[in-house]
Amino acid sequence: MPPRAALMNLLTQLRGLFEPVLAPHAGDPGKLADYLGMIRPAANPDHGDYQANFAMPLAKATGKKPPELAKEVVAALPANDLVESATVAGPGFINLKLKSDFLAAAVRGVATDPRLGVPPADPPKRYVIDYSSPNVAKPLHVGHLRSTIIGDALARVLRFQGHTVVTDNHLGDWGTQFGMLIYGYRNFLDQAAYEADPVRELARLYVHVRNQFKQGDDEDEGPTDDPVKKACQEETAKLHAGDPANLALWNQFMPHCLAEVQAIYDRLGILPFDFEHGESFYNPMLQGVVDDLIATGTAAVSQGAVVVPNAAGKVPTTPEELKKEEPPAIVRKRDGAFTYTTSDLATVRYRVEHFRPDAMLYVVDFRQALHFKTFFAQARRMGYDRVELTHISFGSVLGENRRPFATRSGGVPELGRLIDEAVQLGLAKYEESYESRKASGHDVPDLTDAVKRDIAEAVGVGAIKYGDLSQNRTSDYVFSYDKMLATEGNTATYMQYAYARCCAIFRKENVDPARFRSDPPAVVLAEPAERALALQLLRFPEAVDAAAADYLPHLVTGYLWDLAKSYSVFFESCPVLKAPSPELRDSRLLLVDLVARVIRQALDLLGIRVVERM
RNA sequence: GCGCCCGUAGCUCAACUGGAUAGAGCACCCGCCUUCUAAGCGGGUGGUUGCGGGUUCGAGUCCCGCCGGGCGUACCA
Repeated sequence: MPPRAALMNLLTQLRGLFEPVLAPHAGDPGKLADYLGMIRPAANPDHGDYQANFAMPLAKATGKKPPELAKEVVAALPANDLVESATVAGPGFINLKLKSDFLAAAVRGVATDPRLGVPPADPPKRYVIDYSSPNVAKPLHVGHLRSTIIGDALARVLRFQGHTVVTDNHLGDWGTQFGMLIYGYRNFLDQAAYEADPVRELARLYVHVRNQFKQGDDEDEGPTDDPVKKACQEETAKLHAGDPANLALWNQFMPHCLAEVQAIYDRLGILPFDFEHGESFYNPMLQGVVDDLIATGTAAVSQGAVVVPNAAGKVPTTPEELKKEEPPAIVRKRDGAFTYTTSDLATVRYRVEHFRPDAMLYVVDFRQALHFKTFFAQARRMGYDRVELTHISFGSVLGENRRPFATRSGGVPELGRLIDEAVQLGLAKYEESYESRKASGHDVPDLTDAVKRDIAEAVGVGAIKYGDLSQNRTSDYVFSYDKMLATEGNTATYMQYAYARCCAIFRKENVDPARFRSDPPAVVLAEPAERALALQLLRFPEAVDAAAADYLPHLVTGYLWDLAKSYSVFFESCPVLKAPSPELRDSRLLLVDLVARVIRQALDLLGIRVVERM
């Protein structure tokens, strides 16, 4: 058994060390937690490994001088085997350097831990995550990318922490798009093509019908003078009214539509959803939701529609109010149809009853912020006020021209094509790199075409996902193959390459890594690069915690970048197989194995594959 | 009109939510392959954090006002 301490993250341990010393100064426990929170990784490595910034505010609260208080606290720290030095600097910063022996022992402990030092969540919570949510009647496009991969990454991170996560894909399976498919099927079907490849033919029909719409018109509901669009809306209305023929077609189409979406999910490495309860699933419940809202007096009739109040609890009616106030949310339109607010309210009720979650996360782009604000407020009014409701908002994917990403012809790029392109470029990169490395006499593995294609797939798909996940999700980002497929910098390729270099060491002399996990040798941290790498390895739990706490996957990529850089430095300066002594060789092999495991695990949290050779 | 978000190096982005001298990558310049993959490593140039006030020991971060941009503003989702 590794020492218990090794399974806690470094920050937690440091805070634990300061807690008893700080408690008498801090006053109430809430403040204490704030002050402990001011212990953090050093911003500048010259200042040590960690730094504590609580002395300034604490001194202010107690009327002391910050440096003196800092010195007092340092002097009162209990004896421990963790901190090498704690020095007071500047206006009262405490710079902390950890003992190398401690780091070495901790790394050795982590080596035996399948969780790589990440403590199980305590207590574990139940999450429902709603993401991807495509219209299944048409091909996935770039607009679905972020929700899908951010949601998938969050599900992976929270599950890895030990939480229970229910993933639910709120499919758009009941909208106008199905009227379009039905209309297309009735009027433009190529029967032979449909029998041969129904998915492809349905996709063709969708595009074909879409192209019949007048220029500039969209698929939205609402009055139209476009005859084709009108016909599609009528087919949709018949479907919703329960028309047997249309319903039969819908049932016939659905498996094919789902298969098409699933093919993309498979390629992107998206975990299977626990549920795919789409609009059609909630449709029967909508009337009941509205009835209840009316019965309880929460809903009001306004301008012929049934509405619920805005987040401020008001239903603006006069022109002045309408100008200033946020609008109410419509739960039943004048024409009797329900809206996505109705559906979302039904969904909350269903999920609370069936899953009993502590939190529900909606991974949806930022433009729907107002909808979620209004809808969450209403859900709380309905008594769902003990469940965390969070809109995991994200920015737009832009083209190189900083406008919403589009194809040259102006259309919305299909996801499948984007992946194809990235994979093809990934393959070209590989060939290029292979040639240049070979020309310089490097020991590049010769690979079969099948293996190369596999590498290209991992690199290409990884590039798209990492390129996205490495951005702060709240900001827009520019979709650029050049940037995401770069071999330098904070990219998937760099991480995958670092992983492959780890594998190469073990492969070279056919070393079995099992021993480093079950019966780890002593770890020696003599070189600066070894120490820095060990510290980085031990920070993995911090990164996972931080990413989960604010639902920010880019904190995992930031960590990976630091780790992989540390490894590259180590790789350059510390021979492993030809280490100066057998002890050092063993120690370094352990480090390399652990680096490989952490990189693989961290990439897995992002849903990105590794390959053994590149 | 009102509301939300954004503005950081030539470009693309960080900055652990108020901490020390604002960091990376690309691009540009210089250097490193008879030792495990050079898709690598080291060094250098580059900043009035849109502008102006304020809050305080300390502001890219918080507050106010401008300028510029994106998005949203009841019957699409």
